[in-house]
Amino acid sequence: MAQKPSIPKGTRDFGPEVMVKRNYIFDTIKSVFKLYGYQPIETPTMENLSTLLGKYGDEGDKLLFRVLNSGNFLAGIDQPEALDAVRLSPMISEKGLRYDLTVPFARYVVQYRNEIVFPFKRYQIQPVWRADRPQKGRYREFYQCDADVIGSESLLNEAELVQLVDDVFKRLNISTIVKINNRKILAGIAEYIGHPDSLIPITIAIDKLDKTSIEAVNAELLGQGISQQAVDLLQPVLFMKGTADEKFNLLAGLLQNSETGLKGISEMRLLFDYLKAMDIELTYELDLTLARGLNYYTGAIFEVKARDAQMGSICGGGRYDDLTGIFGMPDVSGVGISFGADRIYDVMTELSLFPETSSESTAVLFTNFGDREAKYCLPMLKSLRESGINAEIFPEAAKMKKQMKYADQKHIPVVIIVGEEEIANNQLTIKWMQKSEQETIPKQELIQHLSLSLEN
RNA sequence: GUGGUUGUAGCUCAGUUGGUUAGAGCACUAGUUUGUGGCACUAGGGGUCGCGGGUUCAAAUCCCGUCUUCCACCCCA
Repeated sequence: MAQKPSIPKGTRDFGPEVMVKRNYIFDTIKSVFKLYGYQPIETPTMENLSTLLGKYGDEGDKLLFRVLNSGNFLAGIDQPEALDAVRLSPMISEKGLRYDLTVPFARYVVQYRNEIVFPFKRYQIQPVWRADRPQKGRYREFYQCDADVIGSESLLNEAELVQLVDDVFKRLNISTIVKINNRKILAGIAEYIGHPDSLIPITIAIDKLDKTSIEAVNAELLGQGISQQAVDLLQPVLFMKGTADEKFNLLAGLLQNSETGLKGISEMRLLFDYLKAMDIELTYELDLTLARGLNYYTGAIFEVKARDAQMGSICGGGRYDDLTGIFGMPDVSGVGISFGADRIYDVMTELSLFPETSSESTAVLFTNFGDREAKYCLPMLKSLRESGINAEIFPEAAKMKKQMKYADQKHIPVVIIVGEEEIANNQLTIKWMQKSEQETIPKQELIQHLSLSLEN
């Protein structure tokens, strides 16, 4: 064979069986989004780099896929070989693949601000790209399923998103835990320990607490220039025990001099009150070690993990107060959640949670013994399809064995066999593949015969 | 970006201290069976051993580079 074709690192092809399962996830999420009043939008695969750069932190900028300019992209550049990659890149590339769906959404909102009715609830299900090294649960191309409310500061939105998460994972039958925290509380803690400017390094360090030891986290903090005294102050906060209310009370005492921190506490108290009233079924908890990497979050932050599978977060989100401000539209607050469809797929595969039956496969196959027989079948094929039964006819007058094998491998449960004899008697033979039984019936009885049996 | 790991038929993998013509199972095609799938038997097709270079009389096997796979770190869905 010649050179084997291949696909880029970290990307995947999806065959029919996988797509049926993936669609089950997408359809479930989409139906819940609609149920909560979110409306669909799509944005382009490519954005201008000016839209994307600087929104995800330094690390995020490194992970952006950049698109080379079209045409002679070196035109007008003197001695390009003398420039390093950092200098050259902006000269030859002005577009990039989208890194998430939130930033393009913020851009969209600013651009169409006069046409949008606020608060705007939108959902968006599209692939995103990150030039990461692939590993377990990590791909370079993956789908995010986002729901965001923009133009409303109410904590009711946060509460509703948690309820939505509850709804989605209940339908997918995944047992999850939702961790909730608030960037304002984290900011308050940073103030409390005397390092208000080190919020990001502090949160990144303590976010690792569930993966590594407290010693390692403390070592990282000291390495980031946090004083020993501050690290000592941080310890009781990290290991705060009790119910959410008890934690809030303790925090309120510690953060009494931080206006931001107190604001965060009161936000969280209200959110937890709402959640109580909503009768959420899944487990949710205040987790002060939850940080989340994206820099644009300013209030509540969420992360969802599957309880029975070893996998990073399968869903995450939070509130961002000024994402549109970067694009020239200040003071518009939004909050959103993003489901990682590919990780959800991996979790469901690991736990065997996919339902066995699917509405996306063929239920009935007509065999084909020649033109005359095929023409006899075509009206029946049409009426089956009109009744909503997935049906197909084998397109060639191939050997019986081949057609049966086709049905077998496609897991088609019913095969209709029509030959000279059936045509002469205005009949058809219906074969049930699983039971390996067959019967010959008048052809006009096909549909009722099928619907009776398919129900059982 | 750092460290490790993997690559042989469509798929899963054997292949000895370098040594004839690189194998197996599954899958595929045809037949045993001209109107019956799964099971069995028979026969057949299919490989520049990831790619490039080096060592050697001789390389799937040893060395270097590169791409890819998977895993960990960084970071994240």
